Amino acid sequence: LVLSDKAALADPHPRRGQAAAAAVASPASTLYDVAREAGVSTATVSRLVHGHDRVKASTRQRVLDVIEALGYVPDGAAQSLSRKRKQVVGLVAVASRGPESDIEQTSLLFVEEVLRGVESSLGEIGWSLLISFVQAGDSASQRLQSLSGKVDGLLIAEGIVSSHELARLRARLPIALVAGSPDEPDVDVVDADNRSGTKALVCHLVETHGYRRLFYVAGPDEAPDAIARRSAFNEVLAEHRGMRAAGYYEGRFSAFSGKQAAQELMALPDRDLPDAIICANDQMAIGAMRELQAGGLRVPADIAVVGFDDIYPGSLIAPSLTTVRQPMRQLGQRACSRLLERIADPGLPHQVELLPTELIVRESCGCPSQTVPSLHADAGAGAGGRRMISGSEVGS
Amino acid sequence: LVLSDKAALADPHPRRGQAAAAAVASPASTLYDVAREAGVSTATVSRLVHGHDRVKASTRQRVLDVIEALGYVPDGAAQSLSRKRKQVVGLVAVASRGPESDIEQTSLLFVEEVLRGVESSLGEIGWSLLISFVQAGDSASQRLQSLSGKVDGLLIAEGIVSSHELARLRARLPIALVAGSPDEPDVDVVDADNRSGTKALVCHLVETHGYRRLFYVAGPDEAPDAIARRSAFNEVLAEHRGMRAAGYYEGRFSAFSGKQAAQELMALPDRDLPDAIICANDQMAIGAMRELQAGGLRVPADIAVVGFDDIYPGSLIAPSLTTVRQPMRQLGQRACSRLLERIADPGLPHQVELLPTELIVRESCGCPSQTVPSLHADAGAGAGGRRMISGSEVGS
DNA sequence: CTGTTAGCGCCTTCAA
DNA sequence: TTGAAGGCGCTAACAG
Repeated sequence: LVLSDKAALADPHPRRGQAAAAAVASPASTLYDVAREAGVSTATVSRLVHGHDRVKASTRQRVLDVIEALGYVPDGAAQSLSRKRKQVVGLVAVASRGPESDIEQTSLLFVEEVLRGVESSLGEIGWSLLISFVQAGDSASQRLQSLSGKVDGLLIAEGIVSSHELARLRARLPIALVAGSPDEPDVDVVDADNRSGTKALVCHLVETHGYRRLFYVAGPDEAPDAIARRSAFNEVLAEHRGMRAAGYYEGRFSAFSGKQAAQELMALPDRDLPDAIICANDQMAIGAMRELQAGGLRVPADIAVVGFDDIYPGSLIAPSLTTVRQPMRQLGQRACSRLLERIADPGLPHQVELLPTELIVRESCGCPSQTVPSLHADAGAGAGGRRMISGSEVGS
Repeated sequence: LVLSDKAALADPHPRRGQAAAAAVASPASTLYDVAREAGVSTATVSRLVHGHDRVKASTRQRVLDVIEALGYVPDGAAQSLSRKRKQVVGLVAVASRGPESDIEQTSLLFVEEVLRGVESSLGEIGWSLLISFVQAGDSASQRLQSLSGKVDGLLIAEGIVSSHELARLRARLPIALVAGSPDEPDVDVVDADNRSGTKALVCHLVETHGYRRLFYVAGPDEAPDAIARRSAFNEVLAEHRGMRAAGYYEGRFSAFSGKQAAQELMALPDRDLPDAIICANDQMAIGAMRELQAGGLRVPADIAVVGFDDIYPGSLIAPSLTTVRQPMRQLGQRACSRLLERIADPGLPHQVELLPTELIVRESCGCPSQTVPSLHADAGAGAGGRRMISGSEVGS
């Protein structure tokens, strides 16, 4: 196949004259270039590019050759404009919840996993993912607006966007919340069943181990899951006669917070320690555990510590961390498909969907250590630990 | 401000007639809508939206009000098409290097950090990040092509794209490699200085600890950094008279690989153990260390183990892991600004830029344990450990 | 089966 | 300071 010099050819399409004249460093070729070289109309090329069948075989091959030779790839912006669909969804996630967690790479795992889930769902249908990290503080209204102009729908993680801002966005495009507040009106929400998870965990401490004095290290108030977990904790307490919390500490989901909580605890007058510390996430549990150990306490002999999330380091430390796993990847996938459904049909009723969590019993709660933790390639609870699914539900 | 009913108005712009007629569920408003409501031309609105000064104050306010009332946000696709610039860059990263690492959430940290670096650089100038994960195996040619039509430039991480594919892409748009092969022609490459890092680490083992029998657990051959690290290891050996490797194992950067390496080692006839195991990344080091311990060996007393990357769990396990840190976030930032420079001026000469790494000395190499590891909010080496910067360089 | 032709929504000279 | 109008590259009727 011999291609004529683009710039030297008479341009049959007047609108292309300018571009052809400016042919330096071969600007990416367009549909017109292909059509011209192949001697067909742009419509034909367009059809071919999209695998349309009704094309004569001879024509087809010729056009395909030209496309290959020119290295033609359709321009996404033009496609979006023409189709009135960008085939892109945006994901808004937390950059960090405060200065201290800046250096705690682990906090990123939640978002990272959700991200993977979303991307894989999107990839299957040829859509793309635009991502934007927002500081827990700023309103970031600017960036969100501009983002909203580049996507067909928005996934928002961990309630990082204010209700007010959410309302504005909702008016422009479909939105789904991942681990966001289930109370937010007029948006879809997909979340882990924090309540069941927490209850399973706390019940284990109370019923299996007989712990009575429970100290709770909560997450920040802005985080919807922090709230859900805390209130579930209180529920369990209320359900067991005569039990009350040994105390609360409000952390920021960082290991540093956990450390502070532990310090505060150990500074109590007569070191009147609780039986167990329940942390709203693993990060804090790890921070607390290390601090307790540094202070000479034995975990779980002197005091038990448990977390939530089941992050990887939790299975590595000694004692290994008892926790609750949430299906992060799946959260991303479910939220994504919900969003896609809504993009396809904006009239759909809004839903809140809770995915089941799983109690991961390891050593830090006081249970005997398991058989040698495996690093096998099987899916599941990762390094050792008993697994128990807690309930899920789909509601209104 | 009172807005007239869009659908009921006579439409002054003939091309909009159709859309106005179909006015159900208020389709997002356009520049025309704003212009019409404000009684000005679209040019004026466009200028205003972009903060253009030369606009009469009275007009300005009126238009701004309409924009607010209509909730107008410019359509990204149309902007891109018109400006011939999408203000989006793509990031291509590994989904996983094989089935086993699927469940090892930690492997994600490298990409995750790079991602953050890139996104923050981009955010500052109002650009967006499109991300795509690719399986280590597939060519993913399809997805890459389509991606390339949606962005102004591409960042490719960890040499996940073949040289061949790279050549095709390079012809269409600017490309920068993050932790890619420094030998790749005609692309910018930003990488950690794996060579200096490895050498600093191995020299520490040899010179400080006097270890002579070193076993190396390498990463997969497709990974450029795995190659760089392994050859740096060999260099050090060559530089010390009479030293030779006690053996090699080629892993896949997963903890499971590390475990297998350790098993193989322990299965040797007379358990003729090396003095130290150098792993090409922390994941494998952790896997190996746990397996050795499970086999009754003491680390580092019986055998030292070191890694590379400085992932979070490495500072948590016992003994804490001696390793080399690479500035992942910075890698992302540097690669990003390089790419942006090239997008602005495609004529720029290509460069390879190596960022300095840092030796993090902890316990697993045999050094005495540090003072109580801190969880303080300071930047730097994280939980405990001495820090030493190894060289950097900018070449070709 | 293939070509023609309006737009998609915005930006950007060029005039006024 | 403002308006008019021609693209940007592609898609999708609608004809032929």
